[in-house]
Amino acid sequence: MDFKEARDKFVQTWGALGSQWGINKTMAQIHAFLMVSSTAVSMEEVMEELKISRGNASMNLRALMDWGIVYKEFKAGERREFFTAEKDLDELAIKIAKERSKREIKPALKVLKEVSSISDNSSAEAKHFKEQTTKLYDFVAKTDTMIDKVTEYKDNWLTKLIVKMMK
Amino acid sequence: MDFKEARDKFVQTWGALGSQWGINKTMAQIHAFLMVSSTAVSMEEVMEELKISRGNASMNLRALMDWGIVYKEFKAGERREFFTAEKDLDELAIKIAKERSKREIKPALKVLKEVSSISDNSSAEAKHFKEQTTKLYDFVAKTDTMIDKVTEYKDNWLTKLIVKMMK
DNA sequence: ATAAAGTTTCAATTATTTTTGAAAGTTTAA
DNA sequence: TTAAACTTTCAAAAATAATTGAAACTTTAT
Repeated sequence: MDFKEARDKFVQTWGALGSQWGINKTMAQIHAFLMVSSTAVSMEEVMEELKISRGNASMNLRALMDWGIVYKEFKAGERREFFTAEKDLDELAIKIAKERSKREIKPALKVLKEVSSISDNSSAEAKHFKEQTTKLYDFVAKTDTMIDKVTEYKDNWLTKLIVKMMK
Repeated sequence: MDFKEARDKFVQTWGALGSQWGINKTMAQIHAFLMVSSTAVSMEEVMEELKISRGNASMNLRALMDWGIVYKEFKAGERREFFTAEKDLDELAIKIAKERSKREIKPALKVLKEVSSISDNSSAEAKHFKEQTTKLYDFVAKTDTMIDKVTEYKDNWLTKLIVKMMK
């Protein structure tokens, strides 16, 4: 397997993995491609390598920038824009975690709080519902807080936590 | 908001959240519905409450059982099958984590190992590719191992410490 | 001010995923 | 056995999501 085959395989695999996690295939593929590129890459090149349209490239590059994991770069004497991916994996994980928390977990928590606060207490079903959704709220909130803490202390989050614990 | 409205809202929200994480909407909805049901529920009832077809109910209940988070229950003197969801949230999280690791992360690791092992060293691009995919392999493997440990020893001192810390 | 080089937008198309429904299959009771 | 009660399967249809491509827009150089 030569370099280009390997790169293609990596890009395809990353794309498929993205799909399974609710990230569109092209977005994941572009990210994969930029991750393993040693230099900043133009939109033109992304389109060519991934065999996608200009519109698709533009929209997904924008989405990746909104997530904060791809950056625009400007080259002296060049009109075109170039793109690079966040290559520090800890930083990448943190940004993804924070973004998903903001976009998906926080709104879900809001609903959980809302539905667990109904006053209906008339039936056993209703009581069980309140109990279960309250537990779920607590669990999700706890997990979300943990993500916050871990991403805050990124490098040695565990060590810092333990040290803090001992004081 | 009365109980049925609240339940419906919860089911809808959970379904939408599932979609965003690569789990099909109906599967997430059925799971949500079973989670907040205080008694085991027949396929008939699932179909009715969620307004879905028999085939859809059957396939998604099977999928949930394959994930190990929904169980069949038999009632004395009843021909029909009844279903309940795993209600212990720690147990639920562990099962989901293990299943996703097995289905998605492990295969991805295999590919990462493969593509990072190419012998091509001729270009700077190829060298960078090997370096970056090797880092990625290490990172994903590390994360996956951590999930294994946390889920395996869920009640040991370290986890307890961290959990305590998070409160 | 104009044109060239480039980027963005979005309605229409295409691809993918989910859902249906009816036929086939299974299990149990009589 | 037979048939009633129930479940599973899967090809076709429907719903959803991603992608294209061309027009509109923006920026820069002359």
